[in-house]
Parts: sequence; C-alpha cells; structure tokens
Amino acid sequence: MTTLNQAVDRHLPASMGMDFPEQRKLASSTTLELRAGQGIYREGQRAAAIYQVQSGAVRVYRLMQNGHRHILSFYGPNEWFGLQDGLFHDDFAEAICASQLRSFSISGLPTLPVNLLGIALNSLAYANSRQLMIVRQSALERVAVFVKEMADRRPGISEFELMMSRADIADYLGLTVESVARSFTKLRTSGIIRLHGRGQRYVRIVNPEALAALSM
Amino acid sequence: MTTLNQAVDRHLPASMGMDFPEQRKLASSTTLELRAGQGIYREGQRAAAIYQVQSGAVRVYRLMQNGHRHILSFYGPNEWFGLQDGLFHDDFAEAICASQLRSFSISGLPTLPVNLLGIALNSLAYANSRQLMIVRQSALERVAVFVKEMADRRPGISEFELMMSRADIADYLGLTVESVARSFTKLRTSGIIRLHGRGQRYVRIVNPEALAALSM
DNA sequence: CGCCTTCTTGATGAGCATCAAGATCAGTGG
DNA sequence: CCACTGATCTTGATGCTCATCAAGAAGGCG
Repeated sequence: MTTLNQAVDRHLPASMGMDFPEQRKLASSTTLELRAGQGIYREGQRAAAIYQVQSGAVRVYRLMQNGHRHILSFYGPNEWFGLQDGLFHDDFAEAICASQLRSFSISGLPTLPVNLLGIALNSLAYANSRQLMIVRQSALERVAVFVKEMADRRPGISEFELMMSRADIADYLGLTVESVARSFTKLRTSGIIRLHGRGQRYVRIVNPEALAALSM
Repeated sequence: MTTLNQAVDRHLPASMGMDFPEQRKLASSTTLELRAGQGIYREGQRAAAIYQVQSGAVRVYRLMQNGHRHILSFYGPNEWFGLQDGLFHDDFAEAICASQLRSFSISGLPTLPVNLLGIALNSLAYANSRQLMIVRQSALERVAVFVKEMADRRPGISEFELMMSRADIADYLGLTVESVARSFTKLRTSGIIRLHGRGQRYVRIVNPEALAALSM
C-alpha cells in the first residue's frame, strides 16, 4: 500500500482525499447520507458490511499498480454492493452524487434480509459479461452498451441524466475520455441519441433499435 | 439459441460437436472421466451440479453473438467450477486434456462439502482482477501474466507443460493467436522463458524476476 | 511421403491512445 | 453585470499497438 495513497491522491479531489469514514461497529442496519464524491469504503479497510443503495448512485473501482483507475461497476437504487472475498476490501466505493445508503453489518448474518449467495452469483455473472464486452467490442459499441444499460434502469423513461462524468465512463469502459466523447458524438450525429444540459449529461434515446443493434 | 449452434460448430471439432452428455440426475457425488476436448456442460443446459477437477484441466467459456469465443477461466486440480446464477448455464465447460472430475449435485446441498459462497466470492474477485488486466495491459504483459499464473500453480517446478493451445490462450487473454505467438517469442528472445517440445508448449522460466515485473 | 494441425513470422492497415487546443458552463468576485 | 477561473467536454492531428491477411516452418499421423 505504499504506492496506493499516491494513486488515490491522483483520483480524489484534495478536499476529499481522506474522506473515508473509519468503519466502525455498525448496528445490524444503518442508514447513511452521503455527499457527492464521498467515500464509503476503501481498499485495505476491513469488510464488515454490505450496502444497498436507497437513492443516488455509487461507483466501485480498483486501482492498478500503475495508478490507473478501473471502475468495476456503478450501482443505483435497490442494488447491493460491498460483498467481499476475504477480510479486507480490495476496492473503493464512493457516492457519485448525493446518495442514501443502507448498510447491513455482516456479523448480523442470520438476520440479514438478503441472499448473499444470490448477490455474489449475480455479481459474478455481471463481471463475466463485462469481460466479454470490454475485450471484444469497439469503443462505439461499448458506449452504446453503457447508454443502454443506463436507460434500462429507468424503464419507460426515454430521457435521463447521467450521474457520472465522461472520465468515470471512460474508466468503466476501458477507454479514454476522448474516445468516449467521440463515441457520444457519433451516436448523436447518427441520430441515435440526443444530448443536452450541463456537460451534455442529459441523454434522450431517439432510435432505440439502432442503439440495441450496436450494443449487441 | 439459433445462432449458437453455428458458433459452436466453429469451435468444436466436428467429431465432438455434440459431445455434451445430457445432464441427468446425479448421485450427490460422482466421478467423471473425460477425454481431451470432451464437453462437461453447455450453454442452456440446466445447472444441476458443481464440479471439482481431480486431474487434468478444464476451460470455461462463453460465446458472443458474433461467434467469438471468450475463455473466462482455466481450472486445474482441486479447483471448483460450474456454479451458476439462475437455473441454466450461460457458458460452456470442456476438458482441455484427459481429465478426472468430481461432480456434486446441487440438490444435495446440505451435505455439500464446500462453502458455495466462498467459491462464488473467490470467482468474483478473480473475474474482477481479469477485467483490470484485460483492459489496460499490453499484449506482452497479458501473456506474462498468463505464464506466471500457470507457473504459480506448480510451486517449486520451474518447467511445465501448457495444456492449452495458443488459440485457447488468445481467447483467454483477448488477443489473437498471432499476438500470443509474438509475445511468447519476445519473452523467449529476451531470455525470460525458454520454450520447447511439441508445439512449443513446454515452458521453462529462466528469469522469474523479469517475468514478475512484466506481469505486475 | 504427403496431409493436417499448430505455431511462427512478415507486411499492412484500422482503431484507439496520446498530445494539444478550443468550447462550454458554473461558480466567484470586482 | 461582466470578467476571471477551473472543470468538463469536444475536436483535431499524429503515432503506436495489435488485428488482419498471407505464407512459411515444425511436428504428428495416416
């Protein structure tokens, strides 16, 4: 963990760099209120709880030896995260925007209202799918997959706001910010989506069929 | 599953194309003897058991819509595989070489001699690590990781045989056969490994430090 | 020996990273 | 109200890495 903190400093705004609350003994269920960018847990910390998003959004990532950040997953309302192999976290979790979480102490296991194995297997299937996508899809296809993934979380709503920056998306898809921007532009100019609002973060899906075809 | 069989035919020798035994009701523990290339389960089949390798080696892969094969993992002696989210397999498992497996019926759950959650979390951590590697490591680094991974399974033995073909390795690392061959050559000419034997599948690690440095 | 499979090597090109600069916008303070 | 600042996003130019295409080399097996 010698190089870790340097890498962390590169990714966290200075004002938030050490903004990970010490994991303390939790009651079997606790509600957490988080500001944008606030840390939930970090690498090396003892894994003592699992979390469910109530509102807002969370990113979970790992840092590579070279300091590169790779986002493993984004989590939205009702989704679970934080379940860990071994005693200590090997990844980081942060709120992307103002969020509410519910945390469940693992030691309260018998009373947990969830099927841990189910969560784990679900995460595993998802991680495997992402492997396929990242390895063999083009930049444009990956961005299409991402947009579709975000859209599918809001069934029936054709326009929505992306909570995450282009940099987050890039680190999630294994691309650079520039490639992500170019792919968004390509989706826009080919009439598949429309973009507007602060930082072009509002997406309207104009041609869902074409989007689905790309993200296959 | 319309395009699936075409894709399968592309990857399985014709003589083995349909060589997946129907999954039948298993006693709580059964030993399986498999020839090289023989299927263990396939996509769409009901997931009814988990498996432990006794001897030999297994590859587990998924097929993409475009027919591309991506190998999610290789399994060696004592390792577990086949645990599945949902009722049906979404991947394929095959013996790479003559192998012995032990299969455990899932319905015999209370008597299972293993911690399913542990296996699932372990697989999840592994899948996540592979995501990082595949996204941001160069071809040479990925092959170095692979060689080190294989070597680490045989502690204390500096020379070993790779059970899998270059094509398997390519589909595992997200590269082409040619790129894998070139990377092996580079490792050889830079004095990190030595290769010989049938199909250059015998590997001797000459410079473990350099290998480790590459596969970081 | 000839055929097939697997592995290697070479030449070329496509796609994305990288480097650089401009555009847009929110926030800040005169 | 407007200029200034910093963050985020976009666009352009260039080069590197790896995929692709093509062909040769090295076994294994009839």
